[in-house]
This record gives sequence, C-alpha cells and structure tokens, in this order.
Amino acid sequence: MRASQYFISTLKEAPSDAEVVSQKLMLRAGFIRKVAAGIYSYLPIGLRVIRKVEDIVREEMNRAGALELTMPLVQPAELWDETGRWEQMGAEMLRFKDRHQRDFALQPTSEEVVTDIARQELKSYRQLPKNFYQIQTKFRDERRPRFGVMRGREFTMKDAYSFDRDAAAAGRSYDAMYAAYCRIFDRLGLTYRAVAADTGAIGGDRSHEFQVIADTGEDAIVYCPGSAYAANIELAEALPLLATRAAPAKALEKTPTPGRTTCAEVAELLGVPLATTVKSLVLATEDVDDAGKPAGVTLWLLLLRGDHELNEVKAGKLPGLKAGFRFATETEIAERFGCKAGYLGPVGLKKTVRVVADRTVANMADFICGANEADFHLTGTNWGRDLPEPDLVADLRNVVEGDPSPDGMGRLAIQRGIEVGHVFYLGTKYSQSMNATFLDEDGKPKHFEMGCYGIGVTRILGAAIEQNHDARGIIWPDAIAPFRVVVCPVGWGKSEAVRSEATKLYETLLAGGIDVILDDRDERPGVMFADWELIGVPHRVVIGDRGLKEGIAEYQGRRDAEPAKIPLAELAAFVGSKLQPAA
RNA sequence: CGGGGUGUAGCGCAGUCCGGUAGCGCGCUUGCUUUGGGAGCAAGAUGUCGGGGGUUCGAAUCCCUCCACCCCGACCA
Repeated sequence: MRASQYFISTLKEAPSDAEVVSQKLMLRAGFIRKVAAGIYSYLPIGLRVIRKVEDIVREEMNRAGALELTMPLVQPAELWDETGRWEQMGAEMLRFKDRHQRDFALQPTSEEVVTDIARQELKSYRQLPKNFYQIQTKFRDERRPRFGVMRGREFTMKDAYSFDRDAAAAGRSYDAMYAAYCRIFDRLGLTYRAVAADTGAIGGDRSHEFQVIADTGEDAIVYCPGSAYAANIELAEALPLLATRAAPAKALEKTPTPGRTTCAEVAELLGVPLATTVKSLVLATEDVDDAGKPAGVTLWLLLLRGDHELNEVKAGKLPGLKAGFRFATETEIAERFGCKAGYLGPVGLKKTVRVVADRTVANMADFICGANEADFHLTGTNWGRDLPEPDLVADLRNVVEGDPSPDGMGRLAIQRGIEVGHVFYLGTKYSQSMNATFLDEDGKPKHFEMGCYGIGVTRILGAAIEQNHDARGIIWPDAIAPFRVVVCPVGWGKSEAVRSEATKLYETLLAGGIDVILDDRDERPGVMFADWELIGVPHRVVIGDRGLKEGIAEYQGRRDAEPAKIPLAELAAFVGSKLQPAA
C-alpha cells in the first residue's frame, strides 16, 4: 500500500470526551470515529486490524472443528419468549416493532436462534457433536457505555455454541474451545490469563474467562504464582486467615468514638490495627408468603474484618439471599438497630436480624465493632462470651494480595484484566426451555448438552492497546498491526535516489508477501514518524540521502530506543528477519 | 433511572456573569522559502454559536423547553 493512495487521518488532540488511553489513541490514530454513545465507525485502518483479529479467530475456530454460519441481527420476540429471556433481559436488549407491530430485538447474543436451528436440523446423535459459530455485530444497550470500544453498545463478537449428546461429550467440546482460545490469544500476541469464573445462575464449575492483563482492566483476577490456580476475584475463595479462635483476653468495653463512623477512623483513634476491627453491612431481602405475596423484609447483618471488602457474588449465593438482595435503607437500619449506620454491630441486637460472619471474623477474638449507639464502639468483643455465635459463617469477602491460595500451594497475587473471551458450559438450560432434542442411540429423545463461547473482537483492539502503548502511541503486536512495516523515505519529493531505494525495498517486501506501507506522501520526517508511531506500526525503515551516501538505511522497531544502521544490500533480508513468523 | 456538567469552525478551546452582530491554537487551501522529529512567512476558506420558542431595537450571551454528549451512583460500615 502506498500512503498517498491510502486514508490516514490522525489528530494531534483527542476529542475531549475520550476517557481511556485506548479510546484516545484509536481516535487520534484514525481507527475509529464516534457516531453516538457507544457506537463507532471503523475507518479503513481500524478495519484492517478488525479483519486480522477475525482471520485468526476464524482459522482457529475452523481448526477446532467449529462451523461458521451467520444468524440474524434482528430477532423475533417469539424465540426469546420461549426461554423467558424476553422478560428477563431488561433494558439491555434494544427492542422495537416492525410495521406490523410485531416485537423484535437486536441480538445481544444468539442462544435462542442457534438452539432453534439445532432442534430443527440436528435429529440424530449421529450428527453430533456440532459447534456453530458466527462473527457478527451484537448490540447491548449498556446503561453506561464508556471506555470507547471496551464497553460499547454495538460491537463485533465471535460467538460459538456447541451441541453434544451428553455431559461428557460437552466437556470435550469445552476443552477443545479452551485449547482453541489459548491458540487464538497466543497468536494475537497478547499477554493473557485464563481464569475460573463465576457461573452465575447456571451453576457448575465449567466457566473460564480469558483476560488480557492490563493495569486499566475492569476485572480483578487472582492467581497463585506457585501453582496453576487462577480465578476471577468474584469467584476466588477466601480461606479463613485465623485457623482457630483465640481465648478472650480483654474485657468488653464501651468506648466513645465521637464522629468516627468508619473502621479506619476508629482504628486510628484507638491506635490499633485495622485488622482488629469488624465492619457491619446490612442487607435486605423482600420476603414472600406461600401465595407469592410480599411478607415483609428480612434484614441481614454481614460482618467483615475492617480491612476486607464484601464480595456481592458470594453473598448472593448464601441460603436466603439467592433470590436477590439489596442494601438496607437508612430507615430500615434505624428501625431495627436503633442507631444510624457507622456505629452498627452484632452485640445486643434488639430485633431479629440474621447475622452472617465472614470465616475470618468468626475466628477473631477481642475485636472492635459498633455499639449500636451513636458515637460509641465496643472493644474487646468476643463470640460466645459477649454475643451469641453467628447464625451463619461463610466466605463473604474478596481475597486480597497475599492471602493463602485455596489450593494450598502458596500465596495469592492479584492483577487487573480485560475480559476478551469467555467459555461456558450451559448444560441443558436452553435445550430444555426450547424443547430441543435429538434421538439418541437408544431411540429416545434427549436434550442437547450445550456450551457457549464468546470472543469480543472489537474489545480485543482496545485491550491490545491498553496493554501495548507508550507516550507516542500504539504498539501493535505483529499479528494484528494494520501494517507490519512502514517505509519512510526522507525527501521523497526531491531525491530520485531516495525514491528509487524506497520503492525497491517496498516492492521487494511486497513481493515477499509482507504487509508493508510506503509513505510516499512527501511529508516532513517529523510528521511521518509521529504518524506511524501513533498508528503503531511495529517495524519502520527510514531511507534518506544522508544514509544513502554511506550505503545504509535505518531500521527501528517500535519498541527500540535507537535506530540500527543496515547496509542497503542486506536491508530486505534484515527486515524479514525482524518480523515475527507469520502467525 | 436519579444527581451534576458540557454543547461556539474538522480537533482543542476563549467569549456567556455584565446583550451590540464571533475569536484563538492546531488542521485545511494557495504562493514563496524550508526539508532527518509534528517548519517559517504571507494570503485565504470554513460557523444554522446543539434544536425550538420567548424577552428585546438588538441574543452565543437573559428566560422557557427539548435534544445530544460526558461524569457520578447503593454501601463504603
């Protein structure tokens, strides 16, 4: 490609509403332009990257035996009614009516349509297993679209769905996808980690997220450097930090703590470690009677060590909280505790409250908690002596750096990650609700065992940039760079020698099948360098009269601090040697 | 959805309080000079001042209304 024939549209300043670095750089480098909140056009150079990502995904999906198809972006309400998701999905699904007033939605995902295909087309176990996938536009009307392509409303996703005879076969499909995903992210050239993830309402233990490691990631991922353990923090099990409960050593004392409503403030005032305090959170659940009518509100007092955080996913798995919970209102707190939040505690509760202690809290002794009276806390509090044992002891908290690994193989570390892929065992959730069956060997109909597997194609662009950039711009991995090599002639317009050498190199590389762009725009060197560093082309060759006099050109990798002088005779071969093997 | 903020040239912004017919930097066009890290000089082009309504002799500016976009979000014990 010759730059004069191409479309390069860079900006010196990013639009003021851009927030994250990947979004700013993609806008400045001319990859995307915003059309509406969370909705972007991909300009030619941005689409080149998209296509390269798609090609790698497609090749590896095909290699793994999956079959590409395309399902509609616009889907009828009837199918979504079958699984009950027309009701469940909420405002995230963009809905509209056609001219006949029939309900439709833009697909946020395609379980319903693909299951409909399976039940119509897959009649026999002899046709199984099957894995159908598409690379297609999705639309999710996010409450708050942000971070550019990281959390857009319209985005491109590869979604695959496997159909198997039984759970064992579905496990093999799952493993095949897991392996394919590893190959994909290896080839993309990204640093990533596959982590165990929460399975939500479906349950089971077969769900992994593929997380691109980046400090700006929205997810916290937990891993054990000494073992293979890796999990999303939502799932990562927190072991009790105290193996046993020490005997009480202090007397219970009511201590004035005027105006100190947080554990940190109380610990500071009393000059004790934060880890000797216990914080109280109040949750509420709406009860229903046998007839399904509202029957009041149950309050839950959750106790965590002062330096720990509540894990809401874990809380949502407790008996009694599974159906959903919310934080209690100030009014509810005042009514049950006779005191405002900030001074709450589990001692001397006047009204019925379900007390749930985190595993660590359950083994604490002589701890500090609120006195259920404004401006007072209790010190030297002890289970059994000062208050009854908790109604329930459970893992309630997020793990923190340095916690023991659940597999007993060392201590946990935490990184930030960007979720770019997810593999998920679905079981028969959809095949049952849509009555999708095949005839098994015994002549009886059985529900398909399903799995679903997503990769966020557009999000990969953002994640790759978040992980690989510097002050000058993007640093694309070779495999997905819009161009792998740029040839920058200095003095294109005035030097025949420069034109000739640059063109020769360009044509040689092109003939070698290398994705190269020749910057024949006759721009000043500073402009060229700034543009290509912003765009993130990984390899650059500079040819100018100054070097030609010595018989050399300059090569500089995007991450190199200095250019290398390369004799002209060796130039093409040298550049070829710098390229990572074609993915 | 609730609260806050911002809409002025392609991008970044000033002007709004205090009404008088729109400006700066970058970019763009033309010419000359320049040419190894976002050139200099000169001359230009580009605006329904987010939309609609109102007040006024006169509105980017004041009032009403609508829209778009951005930020924040329970709890933080």
